[in-house]
Amino acid sequence: MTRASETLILQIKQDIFSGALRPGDQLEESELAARFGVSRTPIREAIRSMVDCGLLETRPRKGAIVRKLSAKELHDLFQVASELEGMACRLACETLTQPHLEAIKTALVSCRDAATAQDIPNYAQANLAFHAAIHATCGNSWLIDQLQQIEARINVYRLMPYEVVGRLEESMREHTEIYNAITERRGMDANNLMRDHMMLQGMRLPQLLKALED
Amino acid sequence: MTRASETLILQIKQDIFSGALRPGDQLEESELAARFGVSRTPIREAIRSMVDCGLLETRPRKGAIVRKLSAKELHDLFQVASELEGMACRLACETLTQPHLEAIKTALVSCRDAATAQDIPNYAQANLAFHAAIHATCGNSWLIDQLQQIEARINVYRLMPYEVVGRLEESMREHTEIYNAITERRGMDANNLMRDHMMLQGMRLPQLLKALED
DNA sequence: TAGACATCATACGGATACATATAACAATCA
DNA sequence: TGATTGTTATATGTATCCGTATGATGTCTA
Repeated sequence: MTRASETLILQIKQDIFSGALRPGDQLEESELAARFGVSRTPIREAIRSMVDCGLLETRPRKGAIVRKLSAKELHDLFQVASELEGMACRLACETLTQPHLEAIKTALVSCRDAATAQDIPNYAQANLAFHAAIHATCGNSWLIDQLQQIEARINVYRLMPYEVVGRLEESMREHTEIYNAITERRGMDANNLMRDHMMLQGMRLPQLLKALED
Repeated sequence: MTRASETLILQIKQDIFSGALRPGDQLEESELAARFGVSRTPIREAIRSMVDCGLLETRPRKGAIVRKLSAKELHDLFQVASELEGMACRLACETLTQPHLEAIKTALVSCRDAATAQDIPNYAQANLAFHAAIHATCGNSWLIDQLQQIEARINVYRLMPYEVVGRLEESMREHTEIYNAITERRGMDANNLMRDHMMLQGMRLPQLLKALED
């Protein structure tokens, strides 16, 4: 038998990523306990865990709320994400194998298909897959963990960042350049291209924040 | 009134960093509860939190142990730490102010004093202060958080990494180079110098691991 | 004597019970 | 009428209790 709190974490994260729970929303332990049919104990374990992940925050005697990032904090987060994504590309150039390359190319093709179809939700998903394929190649499991954690925190705010006109094609071109750099094992080029690519996304964050205030 | 688990986390971390608890050691909830004069509930909160930080690990029904990193995992950790430390230096070059510079210089002087005195414990402490002074300068609070978390995890294994003959002076020279690069705001140089400096430390890890097996 | 199975002790995961701080609301006084 | 203080409701923080899985010990059999 597995721990109940593990399941609860997934459920609550789902609520956050889907937008059912939004930054600033309160989480009541008793209510969650009733909803999921468990006692408060595993609920508290789950909340504690998500606090440590940075997804929630608590004030003593005031309970947990979905963490709300300021523009500055979101910028800082993106900056670190950009650095680590770039690092993953650089390392990937060293540990690249044929199967890895195939996986990255497959993801890139999915991106292209979604881009030509102007299918934003599919592009977002293919985009994640493209990045994930590179992560899987880099060979540093701690780096992969970090990237996943950061991704989870950014995902809260990643509601349609591609809606900016033309950004989709631009993003696609950058992906292709990154892919080429990795294929040719130009580590530092891949590093810098990916970092710039990510920071461009990060620059859209004021719009993201504004979108949350509706 | 503050949460009891917060205090407990600090206490237990202290035990880990001081070496009283070593990688692989078991933590018994009842025993800890008795020792700290609280019930198992806050103990469990503290353990859960430290699991999420990566300091402990748990197996269902088997309790928590101090996490033991493999050579590969420790290498991966150092690699990410090196990247982020380098990043902090690069950013510090952009946000540098006079007070920051003074603080870094003060820490550097402490390092030099300890180095000339061949005082290893003091050098270790001054070394941490040097890095911390740079962190404080970089302006990215999320990056600072990450570096502190990683430092905590590395600290478990950082028992006398300077005992290698000559490494102390070598480390000192590298610090000086980094300091000069920051002073002259050569961001990329500072970045790369710090990254190499950190990775050199990381290369000692096989010795560290061996030192733990006594 | 060695191995396998059964019994039992122990400690974790979860449920429930209790204490207390916070905040909202109301009542009284200036 | 407004502000301050007292009361109360509610939810968090902690303690305790229970079920059960795990691993150890002991016995029985081949």
